[in-house]
Amino acid sequence: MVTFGTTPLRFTPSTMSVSLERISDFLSTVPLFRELDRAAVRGFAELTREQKFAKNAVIVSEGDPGDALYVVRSGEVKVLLIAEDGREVILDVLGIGDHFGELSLIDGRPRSAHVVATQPSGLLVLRRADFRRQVEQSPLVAWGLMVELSRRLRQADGTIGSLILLDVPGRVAKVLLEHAGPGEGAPLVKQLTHQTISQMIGASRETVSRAMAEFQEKGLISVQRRIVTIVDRTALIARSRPKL
Amino acid sequence: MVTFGTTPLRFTPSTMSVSLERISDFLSTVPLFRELDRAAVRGFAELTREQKFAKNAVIVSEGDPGDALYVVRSGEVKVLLIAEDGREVILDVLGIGDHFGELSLIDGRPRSAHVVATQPSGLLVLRRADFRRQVEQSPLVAWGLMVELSRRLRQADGTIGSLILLDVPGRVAKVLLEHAGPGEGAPLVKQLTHQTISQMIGASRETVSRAMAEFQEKGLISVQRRIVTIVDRTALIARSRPKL
DNA sequence: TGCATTATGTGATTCGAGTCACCGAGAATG
DNA sequence: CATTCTCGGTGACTCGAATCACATAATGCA
Repeated sequence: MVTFGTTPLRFTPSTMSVSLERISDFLSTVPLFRELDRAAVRGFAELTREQKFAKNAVIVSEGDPGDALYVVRSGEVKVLLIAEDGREVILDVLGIGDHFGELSLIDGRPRSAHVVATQPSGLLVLRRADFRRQVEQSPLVAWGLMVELSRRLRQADGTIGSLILLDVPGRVAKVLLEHAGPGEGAPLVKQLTHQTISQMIGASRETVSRAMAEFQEKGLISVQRRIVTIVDRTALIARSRPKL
Repeated sequence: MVTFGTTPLRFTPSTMSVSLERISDFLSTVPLFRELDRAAVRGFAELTREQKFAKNAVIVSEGDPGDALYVVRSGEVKVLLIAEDGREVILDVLGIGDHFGELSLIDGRPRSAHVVATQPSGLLVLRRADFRRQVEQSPLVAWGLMVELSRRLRQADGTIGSLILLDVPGRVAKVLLEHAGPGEGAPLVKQLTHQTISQMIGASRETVSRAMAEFQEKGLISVQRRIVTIVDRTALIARSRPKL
């Protein structure tokens, strides 16, 4: 088994075919395709293959010539950079309905990051040529893609800002808020380990642990069986701002 | 005079009209429009107004409802976040041919950052509705826009990576390399003050100063009359990598 | 169910880099 | 061309956070 840094990686893709109707139904829930009519969605659905990946399987590697777009149908994947010394920076954690790989598709350059399954996952794969043809025929998809890229760019700029302006507890507060469920007192959407959080915000696992202990102690969050719930959203928001 | 943080800001826009031919010629050198034929470029040119801004003039403010795209025709502007405590994070420095403001144009959300002129500048302004109509008519522009957004996203992810993985001297080395002129021994493209560099990489002015002193001492760069030249590119690249 | 992982909690120590406080050198401007 | 500004250089001190070193608690398989 190959290992990159601390994560053991397995290479085990496998292809299977799934009902076209199910795929169409699923795709029409994805923001990127939501504006399209049934026929157009079906057009895309016909071009996909579903590929299954085991936990820790490498889906794409930085530097690869990328020529496919992936939509997460089940499971969870992380997008990450791996430094030469093995340290990992997690740029994003993607769940059902999220997609990745469009950058290489658009500009033809190599993949800019690794993507690894954090759970057994099923991904819909769309090849470059097929995708491009569809996009050229339907401006709606092009627009949707631009909206998605804009969202990510805003998010990335926000991340750069918080890396520079916030201390570690502030950055922890920010990730917690970003992954908060909708209502008051709802638990976080995803289960994030301290390790994962630390790799998302550029901190050590220990410091994240201490920050969360502090938040718990002060009643900002509560943790039960490793499930985090935001108790005092206002205070947490205050903690996620630069100190004056 | 209003001041945000340490930068004194003046609000002094003024509009003038310029020859359509000149504008067309200029626009056709901008990557975003490069693929278009003369007629299409002219279509865009007709929709622009040139606006002049004095040094330190605020062009757009974070939170504004943005409905225009700007192309830098002359001068230089910086894209920045301003924290409540006045600290500034410089996300990008844009020169002639660069453009900004497309995010709000695409997703209709408020401006995500401030843009301030660092030099007296002339900007071509394209209003949202006009731009959108043109984009819908020419898929080439849509594609070009996606290519540009991809480039920025890759750049932003790279920045996040270096903020997390590199120490301050490493990040300084990286900016220097990114602004290096093409040939060996050519000076940097832009004149960056230590202050500016420090705000781009999230460091203090003093630490940047010390890092550059070290680089000079070790013969990696040379500085004459505040103009930086890269002497030993290889060593500088080595310094811009995570240490093992 | 019991053992092997994997995740978390905490102290002690070290260190990179921020902050503060100046200094001198150039540049810009009236 | 003299005087402000702005920019860059450096020492001393402080502090947040990384690191190291274990201890303990959950989890998940076999």
